[in-house]
Amino acid sequence: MRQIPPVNPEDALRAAEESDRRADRRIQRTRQQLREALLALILERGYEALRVEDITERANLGRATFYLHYRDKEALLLDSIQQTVDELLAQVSAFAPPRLEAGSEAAARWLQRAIALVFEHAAGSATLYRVILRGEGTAAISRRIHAMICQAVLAYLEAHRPHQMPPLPADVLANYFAGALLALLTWWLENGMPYGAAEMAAMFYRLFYNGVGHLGATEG
Amino acid sequence: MRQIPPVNPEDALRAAEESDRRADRRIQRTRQQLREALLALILERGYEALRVEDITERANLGRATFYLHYRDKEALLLDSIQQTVDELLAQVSAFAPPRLEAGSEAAARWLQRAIALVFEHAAGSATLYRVILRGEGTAAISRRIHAMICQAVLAYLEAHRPHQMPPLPADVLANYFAGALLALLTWWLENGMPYGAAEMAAMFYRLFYNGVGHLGATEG
DNA sequence: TCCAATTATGGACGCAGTGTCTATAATTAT
DNA sequence: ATAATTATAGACACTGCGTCCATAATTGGA
Repeated sequence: MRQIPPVNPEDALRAAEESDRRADRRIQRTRQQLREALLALILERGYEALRVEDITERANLGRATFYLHYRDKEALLLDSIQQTVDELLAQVSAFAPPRLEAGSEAAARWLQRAIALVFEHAAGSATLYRVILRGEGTAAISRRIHAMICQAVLAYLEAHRPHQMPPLPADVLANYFAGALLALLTWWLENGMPYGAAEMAAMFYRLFYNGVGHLGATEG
Repeated sequence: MRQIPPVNPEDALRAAEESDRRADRRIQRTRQQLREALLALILERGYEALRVEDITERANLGRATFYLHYRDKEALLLDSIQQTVDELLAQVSAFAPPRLEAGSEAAARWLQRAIALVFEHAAGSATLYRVILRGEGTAAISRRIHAMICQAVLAYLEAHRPHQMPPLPADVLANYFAGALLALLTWWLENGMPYGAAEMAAMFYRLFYNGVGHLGATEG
């Protein structure tokens, strides 16, 4: 075998699929089948209950083949997730924040659009998002997503509010934001997405910006 | 043996410790030791890595003894958690909300105090809370906590705002609240509780009620 | 087209940890 | 003091993991 499975579970999210670009077709087929089988089975029986053999069976592969590509169940899950996360990150970072006056209406619209992007992308990969947000597999996964969002918020604050924000530590703000967003996202996906992505983004934005005490106000 | 371990993992949280009140002292000692050993070891090595034998070893008990009381690792964890959750629920529900005008200053102070209760209680059982909030063990646990908070919010809304809340479904509001609160709680515990419980409650309340756009305003 | 390289396969292996059972010892409540 | 209950150690079968091997099948490149 040419491809060594990710060694360190901590940065497996980044490591996988590196030298894969020009790889043998069999490799791509095999991994694709494994990823699909995993997601399907997780939604059917849950992650914990799955054996490696269940996955390879569903994927029509020999059990030994699995270990040519992944160290264990978790590595496969991380690989599946990484693809989706990379997708989203590309979309969001392509949507770079313009230099806008903090609190301006334009900034508000931009932020709202960025949040809508997240909801839209989640809708597109609903299965995987549900797996992630449910915390199936290592809980470390959803924690990492949470941390990623926190970091994005902190970067945003750094860029757009170089002055103070006296009554509130940035960490508190970032975690508040990330927790609330992920909770809404989870609820939305688990309940059949009863509203549009833009609607959800608008509701979240209003709650976050105006608070529950000023629900009538629409301005940003 | 006289005591049958919880059968259904779904309602094990409620089932355990029912006929325990007049039980043999050995039973109480044994379970206590098992619970303590579990929590200590989770913080040392993490939940997943623990074998039943590790736990009984730390507790100075025979491995077979474990199965006289719990079906498996998870049942023991659920038992430990249930005790703490019951404690908190008792405290909070004893702190029943008075009939206050929605949006009044008194109502604001009450709500803030109720939230502070949660933070205080978490500080008192920090070890267990960290285990819960990290999602160690079944992720179902933290999901259940989240659901409990949602339900509390919905009940509060039912009681205090029988009229409308037009631009926002109650589910959305409840999940937003629960997600944000748990995120702050988690951050607080994982970072050495750098602020007082009352401070955290105040910050959370301000964010939730006034939003990030009105950070200067202190009134509720 | 054919060849060397790579990957897929099925089966067997040792290993670790689980949950059960038994006979026996220790502790408990009354 | 005694009958009942619980704790214990050890053995047991069982499941699932991760590795290895020889062999078959597929691939990309010359």
